Amino acid sequence: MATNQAATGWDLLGDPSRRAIVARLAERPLAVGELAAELPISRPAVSQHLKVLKDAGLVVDEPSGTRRVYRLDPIAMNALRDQLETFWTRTLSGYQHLVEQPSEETP
Amino acid sequence: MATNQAATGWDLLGDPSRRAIVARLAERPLAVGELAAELPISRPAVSQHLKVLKDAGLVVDEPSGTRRVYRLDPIAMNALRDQLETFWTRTLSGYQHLVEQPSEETP
DNA sequence: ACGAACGGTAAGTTACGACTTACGGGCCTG
DNA sequence: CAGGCCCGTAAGTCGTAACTTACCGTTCGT
Repeated sequence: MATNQAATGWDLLGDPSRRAIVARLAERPLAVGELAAELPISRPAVSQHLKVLKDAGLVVDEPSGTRRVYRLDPIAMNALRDQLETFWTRTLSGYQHLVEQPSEETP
Repeated sequence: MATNQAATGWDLLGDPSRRAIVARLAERPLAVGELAAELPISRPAVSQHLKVLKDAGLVVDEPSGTRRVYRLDPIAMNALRDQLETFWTRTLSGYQHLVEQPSEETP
């Protein structure tokens, strides 16, 4: 189980710092220190966020000398997107029939 | 400003109880007590969540006798959906070019 | 008009996540 | 091999969101 989906996706992206990290990694792979340099939080904080994302399978890391380069996992990203999309499709399909009806009861 | 977007959408739907409320309201308009009956939280808790959703403009309330019926606002829902979608389009467009490239290092 | 149903709000508690500092362990370079 | 980056983890602090109980106003029924 590479993608341990203990967190509900909303929890993963609910944190602004985590969204910022994902956004940075979307542009290009980065090392922990590089990420921390671009963000208003300390390096250990970045490490902790990366751990969460890694446990969720959203990112993969690869040692490069003394550094550790993180990059997004496209498959996991799409999976997460689908997961959140499911909520919307379910919800919107639910209230679709309510939008149609103005205020008419047709028994 | 009906739709005060102080919360980032992620904050709004980040809470499971709030998502449950939205899901219920998507099926049909409900009163506070009815919502509380279907959820594992107390009625005041539901009221507080509804206040958050109302401040965000996601729901509208209408007094009906001694009760108060809440329903989703379609426009605000679509707006919120677009807001979250923006994150994805920006992110995915960002890492699109990374997916294409195999593993090319150009020092 | 009295009482009960219904719901909003205040006050207070609690759990948890995000962040910090401190420390220790690999991995290159001189 | 000694020293310096780079990073992960432990330990601890702190803020805050999500609850609860308690109370009060409003509305309908009899």
